[in-house]
Amino acid sequence: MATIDDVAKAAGVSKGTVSNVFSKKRPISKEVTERVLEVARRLNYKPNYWARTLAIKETRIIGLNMPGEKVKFSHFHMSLLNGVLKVCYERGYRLLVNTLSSEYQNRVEHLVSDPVDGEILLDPSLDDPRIEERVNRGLPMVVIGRPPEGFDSQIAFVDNDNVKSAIEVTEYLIGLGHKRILFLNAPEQRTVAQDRAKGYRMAIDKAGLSGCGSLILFKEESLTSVDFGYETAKRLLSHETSITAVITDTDKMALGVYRAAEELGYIIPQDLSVFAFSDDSVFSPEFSPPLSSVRLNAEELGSEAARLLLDQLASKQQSVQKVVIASEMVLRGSCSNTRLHTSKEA
Amino acid sequence: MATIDDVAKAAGVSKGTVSNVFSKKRPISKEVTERVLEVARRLNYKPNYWARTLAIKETRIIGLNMPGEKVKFSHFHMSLLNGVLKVCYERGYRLLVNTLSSEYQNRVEHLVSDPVDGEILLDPSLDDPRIEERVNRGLPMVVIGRPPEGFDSQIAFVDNDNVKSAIEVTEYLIGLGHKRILFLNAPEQRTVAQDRAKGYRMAIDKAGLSGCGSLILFKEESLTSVDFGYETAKRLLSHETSITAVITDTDKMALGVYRAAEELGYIIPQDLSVFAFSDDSVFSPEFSPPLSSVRLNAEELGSEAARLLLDQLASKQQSVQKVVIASEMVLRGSCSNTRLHTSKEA
DNA sequence: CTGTTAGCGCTTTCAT
DNA sequence: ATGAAAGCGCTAACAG
Repeated sequence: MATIDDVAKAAGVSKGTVSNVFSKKRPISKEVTERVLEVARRLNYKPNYWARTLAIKETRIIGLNMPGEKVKFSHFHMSLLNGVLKVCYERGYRLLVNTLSSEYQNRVEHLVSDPVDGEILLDPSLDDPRIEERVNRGLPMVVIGRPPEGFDSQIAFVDNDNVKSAIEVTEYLIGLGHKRILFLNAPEQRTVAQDRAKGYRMAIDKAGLSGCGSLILFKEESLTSVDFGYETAKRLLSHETSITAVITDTDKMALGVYRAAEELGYIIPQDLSVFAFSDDSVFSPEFSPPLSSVRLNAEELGSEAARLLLDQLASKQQSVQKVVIASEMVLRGSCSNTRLHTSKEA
Repeated sequence: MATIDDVAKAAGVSKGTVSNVFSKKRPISKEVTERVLEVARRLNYKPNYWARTLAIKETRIIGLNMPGEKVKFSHFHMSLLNGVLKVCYERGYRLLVNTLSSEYQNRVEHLVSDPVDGEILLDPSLDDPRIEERVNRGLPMVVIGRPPEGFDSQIAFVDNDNVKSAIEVTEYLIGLGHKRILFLNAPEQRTVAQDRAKGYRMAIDKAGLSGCGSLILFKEESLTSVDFGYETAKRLLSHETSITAVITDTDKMALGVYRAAEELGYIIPQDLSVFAFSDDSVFSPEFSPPLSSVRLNAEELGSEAARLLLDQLASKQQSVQKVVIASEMVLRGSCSNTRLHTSKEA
């Protein structure tokens, strides 16, 4: 591939001039511009991205980072990604999906700085090593979800109001007459799990149902969501017949619950009501009845995060803005009033 | 951020030594290694990605390129992306989602070489400018879908057997007694549209149904898939009562057909059978009855493409391998035998 | 408006 | 096993 020197020589100008023909950072006479462009075309020359990056210290690439071993996008992530890409597209940035196995991240021979101007971090957890690391490096960053305490006032993030949302869902079920509601939550370390647990407990307490016991189980990383939903539901529902409703973190988990319910001979929603956070809908053909869930507006989460990050990069100063994206319950028919419950003995 | 010089100075060694401590390209004594690493840690040093790239001419980043203005991932793309990412993860590559608006791609001041070692191209069309451009540049590349004639023997690609798949779907509907089958196809320029049209016509001809007329309409870029499905179905079905089945390119298109059918008072599948390529399922909650479709195994398309590309990069030679990914029909209940059709006059 | 020169931070010979 | 120095291809500051 031709270099700037080749072009400069062939066009009979200096490389500085060629550089400026392409960057337009300072005016070049029309004739010279044309001559250079002509030569460049003939030589099939394009400025080398890496060399330029090294010189100007800007990549115009932002990163999207998911924690740990996770390399699997759900429908939620996809919508989010679309939101991020839309903004990148408008502002001339590219998106680097940053999923390197820990082997490639930690071994000395692979250790390098990230090739991005800034990053969007997904799925923050209490005590998230990624955040501190980036704060130390001073890398511009926006978190999607609530950062752990202590950081939440230091860095920008965009999130749903998960506490409120959990209150609403729980109160909805309580309003339907449910007294013992199982909550299959996200992994305990994730801040979103904390927030939803908090909202759930608030609603339970407010309704004076704490006597019945609040019943939260956190997903373990070792199980898939479907398996966790299935196994937990099967185990608990066969013992605790007082449980008439279950809230799940994702629709995949709910799918597991559906399966368990079917095997136990429970009809949804007559015998068991199910409500999910994260309106994923990938498994939808398998859901009968359709699953009621919370729409998190993932695309907006993504586009707002990207906007925040690119604004930060443009203004060259860290912002600590916090953006809350509205979420709403979508009722689809997987929940019913307890008065309608068929007797399990019948 | 500390540079290699800072570390070298602080550790009392040359930068070449520091470089080799990190790259492990030649042996460094244990004591020096440790001293350097210690200093590096203290200074929070990490090799600069772009400086290294400039020197070794390798980014360990591959690109994913979608044509034109498209910046919207469907569920199909998401699965595909997961396949690509899985392989990237295993082999220590990162993925750059390459969606720059044409403004940022073509204007002189933004014209630069791509910051990737190779690229995966999505949705090839007849006469696709992207392909020729990359062939000229000698950029390693794998296409997902069939490249236009002339290139299909020059570059590696992975694809479903869309001709065969279209034959199967059409024959399935013919077997159910349908004689006049509408095919709402992808945009005409896309090679996948050509292949499916071919298969459809072959099945129609073979069944001696050409007299009834093969009925293919190609999506126009200006309309969304849903709108195209809705408007076309509404227009054609209200005139041509002989049409008893429609094949659509995507489930979004099928959704439009469902809506049109509902407005026209047609019951699916009694009055109208619908079959879709591309088992997207995003809209599934809205499909009643569940949509029969072809599962394309997008994840496998993605992982195979990535594997092909990374093998090419590893062996430093272009390959022209062609990989066919199996696809299968998934029957869900949106099609029925014509004998069951209710009379529209009834 | 254009040329010259000194970096950007790393890798890689070539010595020793 | 380590050091010294010459690039990699581009930008930017300084001249003119």
